[in-house]
Amino acid sequence: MLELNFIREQKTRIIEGLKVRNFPEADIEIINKIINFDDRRKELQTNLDNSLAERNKMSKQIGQLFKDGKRDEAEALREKVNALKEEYSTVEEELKGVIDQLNTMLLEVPNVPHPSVPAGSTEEDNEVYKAWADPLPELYEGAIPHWELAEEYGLFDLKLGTKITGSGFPLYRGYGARLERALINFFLDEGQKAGYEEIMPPILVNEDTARATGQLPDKEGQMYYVGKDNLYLIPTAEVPITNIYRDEILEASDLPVKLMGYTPCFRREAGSYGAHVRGLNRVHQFNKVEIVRIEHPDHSYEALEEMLQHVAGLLNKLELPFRILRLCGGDLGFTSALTFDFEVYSAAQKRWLEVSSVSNFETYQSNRMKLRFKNEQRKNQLVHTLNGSALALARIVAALLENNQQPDGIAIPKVLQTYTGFDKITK
RNA sequence: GGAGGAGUGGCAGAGCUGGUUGAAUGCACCGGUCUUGAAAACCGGCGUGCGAGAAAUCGUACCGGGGGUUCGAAUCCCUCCUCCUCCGCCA
Repeated sequence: MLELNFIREQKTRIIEGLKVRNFPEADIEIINKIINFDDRRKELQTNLDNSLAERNKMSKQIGQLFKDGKRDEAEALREKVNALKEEYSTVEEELKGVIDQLNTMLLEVPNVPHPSVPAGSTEEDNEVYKAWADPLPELYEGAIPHWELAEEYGLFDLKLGTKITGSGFPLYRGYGARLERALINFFLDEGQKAGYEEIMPPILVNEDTARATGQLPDKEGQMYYVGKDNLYLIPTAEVPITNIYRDEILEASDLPVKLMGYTPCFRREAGSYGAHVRGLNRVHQFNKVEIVRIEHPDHSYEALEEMLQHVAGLLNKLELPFRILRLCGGDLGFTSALTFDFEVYSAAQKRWLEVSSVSNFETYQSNRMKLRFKNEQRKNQLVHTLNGSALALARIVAALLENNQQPDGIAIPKVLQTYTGFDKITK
């Protein structure tokens, strides 16, 4: 969430930002409301602190008076404190209420978009930032989409997944399972080379963790929830990995922190069926390697660029045609300041598939999770957090299968062959 | 799952028969003296949030979380969580 001081000082900038996001005009009033509540909060806090100071002073006197045997004076003072207490307890209660409401409102305000974020409301308005897909690949006559390839070569089975769990839970087998495992290892090895420390985190998280990275309350319905234990299945490794540093104060010399992790990811993706969600295009469980960075605020945008390079490098090595989009205000995630999406071209479906999302959250997450560092003045300052998929597997597999299909089999990109142990998928 | 013990500052560890204890002491860390340099020794500093203030600073809250008793709680009571030991079960 945004910092109160930031809201107070940069009110117009925030309102401009909300407009870029197409935040409903009527709801922008929340900013003024927040400031008013904050004024009241400060007033009450001062008030309460003064009363408490007085109480503490008198209580000390009472102790001394009892020691000195001046019982009557002590009793008299005690009466006075009791009277004071009634007075400040109402202040205390109001303050609690004001803080509660303030926090609720703060959770409703999304991050302020970076100045480079274009206005716009839908995917159509996203800006193509870079493209490595010219010309777009054309397949031979008779090429088929990945879900048909899967059936033909026995790579994954959605029907079995449905039998075992439900729709959207693919079961990979044979070549398909081995390809999946090869990709995970490839992505982790590349991350390792780029200086990311590998993490294998829990894939269920508690409420505090889900709130800190912004999944709660915003995306509550997006996560699978284990009610009996009050835990959530992670929608991305970003959640447990970033939370490693919740409530921490780092030294400037600890920065940057570069972490990555492979985990399965779970998303409920309620609604929507049809051609666009066939096969692996959209599933409830998929594998992903995520990279996470914790950066000095001065360097976070350099880091973002570096992450883009890293992801682009992976796709180039896999020889997949792709493009990078700069998301417009309307498509930008709630907690993000700037997001680039990577899309690979799926030649058989003749459409782009999103395979990675790389974002800078600036201080939005770090403020929620109280993640700070000691700056040059030895003051505690919020860090910037960033993360990106490097990469999400299901759709990469879809594109690989489709784009590399040949009449007699499916070719495996050169870099992957040492990982798969085979260079071609055949019947 | 059953029985018992414990959760205090970056770490270790006092306090826990309620009252200058935000918290002794040691280590770590930072600054200084000494030294050619380092170590040792000595001196000083060293938590976080909130509020007030231009600032120095002051006030306030925090001793696992929440609630209660009290003029006053790290210290007493309730509740939840976590960890440790023993038994049981188990990949």
